[in-house]
Amino acid sequence: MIGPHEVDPALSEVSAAVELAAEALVSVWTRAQERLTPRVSASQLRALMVVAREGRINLGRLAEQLGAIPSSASRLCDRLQAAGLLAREVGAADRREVMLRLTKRGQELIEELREQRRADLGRVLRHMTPAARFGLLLALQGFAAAMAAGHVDDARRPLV
Amino acid sequence: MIGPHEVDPALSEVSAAVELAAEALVSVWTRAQERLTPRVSASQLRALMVVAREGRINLGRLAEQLGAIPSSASRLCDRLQAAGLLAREVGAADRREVMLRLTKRGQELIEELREQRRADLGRVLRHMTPAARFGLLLALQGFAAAMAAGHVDDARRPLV
DNA sequence: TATTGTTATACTCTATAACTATA
DNA sequence: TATAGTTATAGAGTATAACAATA
Repeated sequence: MIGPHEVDPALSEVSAAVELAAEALVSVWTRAQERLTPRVSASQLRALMVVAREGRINLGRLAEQLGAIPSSASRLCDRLQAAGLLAREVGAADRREVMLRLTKRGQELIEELREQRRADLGRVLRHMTPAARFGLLLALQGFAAAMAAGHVDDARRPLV
Repeated sequence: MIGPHEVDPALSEVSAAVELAAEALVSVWTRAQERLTPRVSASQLRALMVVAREGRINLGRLAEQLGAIPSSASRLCDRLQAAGLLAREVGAADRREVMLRLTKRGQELIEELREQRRADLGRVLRHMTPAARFGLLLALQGFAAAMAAGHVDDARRPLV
């Protein structure tokens, strides 16, 4: 690993090149949401994804993970609930809390999103050789692992 | 290349795995905008990115590339212009057209975004070996090339 | 008194529809 | 008449501030 006081010219150059090359993947990954039924906004979908990942979560933690404030998250939940995608329940341990969970339709929407993404990716990946596809997968998994390693570092020495 | 009537079990499996592994990269790539000064919304930034890529573009084509309608794009341009990031000019050939271009501040903001992204990526990439970093770069460039190849196919046989 | 959410208000984003200017 | 944009209106997303319920 490279310390903060060492210079690595290759790193900054590779970062710049990765930034440019990643745009194609990002565009495919993010555009799947545009063809969902029912149509949900990007904000609503992000909220659903957080709840899907957490399983059960209270409103404050949802807001935190969205980088929003509780009042905004509350409004968002109003509409997701009205759309039948999210359910609010009173907290069992602390009655001040509102526990959120996906409804069946909410779960189905998330699954539809994943299938759309996989189909979109597949339409690109089929133009690559099996070896190149597998190389991409390994590289992305390596990136995810590196990010996890970085987060451990964050706890000891904040990187920002 | 694999035709539409052949079965490739590995492709769908790899697509699913790539979808999962790509999330880490996408999250790093998309979060850079949150720390820009001045703060611009995601919509505004997308519009600026389109204008930055095109150099000069009229309002109708901007709307088209944003997947929005002209009135929405016009409102967006109102605010970008008020923020000093975008300039409107009357079309030279056709006086009905409004040609858009970035101001100096607009260009600086786009550059700031790219630098943020590269810094964010660098903080993850430094936890990978130089060989792994380079492998990621090649894999992403391969994906971008495959997407370009797919778009040529699109012209002959739409994939949706 | 502190914490968890919600509601009141205001500004941004977006679409539909009606409008102006130019071709 | 058709095309390029803008403006009027309305609903969604978000933040600040004030509020209610629970701990």
